[in-house]
Amino acid sequence: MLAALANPIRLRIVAELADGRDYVSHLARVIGVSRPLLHMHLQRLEEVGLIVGSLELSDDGKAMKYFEVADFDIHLNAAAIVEAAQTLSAIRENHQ
Amino acid sequence: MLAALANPIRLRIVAELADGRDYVSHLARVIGVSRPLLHMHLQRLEEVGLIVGSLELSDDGKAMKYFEVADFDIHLNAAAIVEAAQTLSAIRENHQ
DNA sequence: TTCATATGTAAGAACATTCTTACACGTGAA
DNA sequence: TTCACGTGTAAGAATGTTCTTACATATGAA
Repeated sequence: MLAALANPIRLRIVAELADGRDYVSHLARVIGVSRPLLHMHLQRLEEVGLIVGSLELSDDGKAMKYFEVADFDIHLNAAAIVEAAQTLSAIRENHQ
Repeated sequence: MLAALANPIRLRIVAELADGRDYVSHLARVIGVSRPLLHMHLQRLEEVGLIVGSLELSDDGKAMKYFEVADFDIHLNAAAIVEAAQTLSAIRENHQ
């Protein structure tokens, strides 16, 4: 999740969506990046649950994918990182 | 700062130092990474102020660099990211 | 002097991420 | 049919990050 936030474009996306939901093509124009690139970034943000997308049909029948920010409030301090580090070891072990 | 934390080894380093200060070579043995690699990771963590290092002389005259975690408690939520995104634009402008 | 300890850094390989370009598909309106 | 809009994905270039290897320096003890 920290990796997902460690990118200026993805921060910008979350900031933009915090101001209200939006669909992919429009968001790409607002932020000023290509649609395929935005698609990739949205995917990374959705994977970790920071945003949520839903495919909807507009009035004129077009498929539109709307994204909105999920509710989150993470407290980042030394104790939280000790926990996170333990989780990482556990993940490593599970993958063996 | 998010980028600095978005790495398993660096999380491990902060977790290890949260348990008490340590010097580079010993920390490298404890974590199980090469010293030059650890040096790089420590540098990235220190750059963003998550850890602090101080060069000291041991009793037997050897130069030892001790690191310890800095105090930090960041609340990561949508509002915080809106702020961070604005900061990024400001940085971009300053660099022109 | 030689060994074991500590420090730092530089160069290039290996790997991961980011970004562009090009393709595919579908709808409604001109 | 053609155009303008929406969706998604795949391949390769460009860029960044991570990691190893090799070097240089310094101290105390054998």
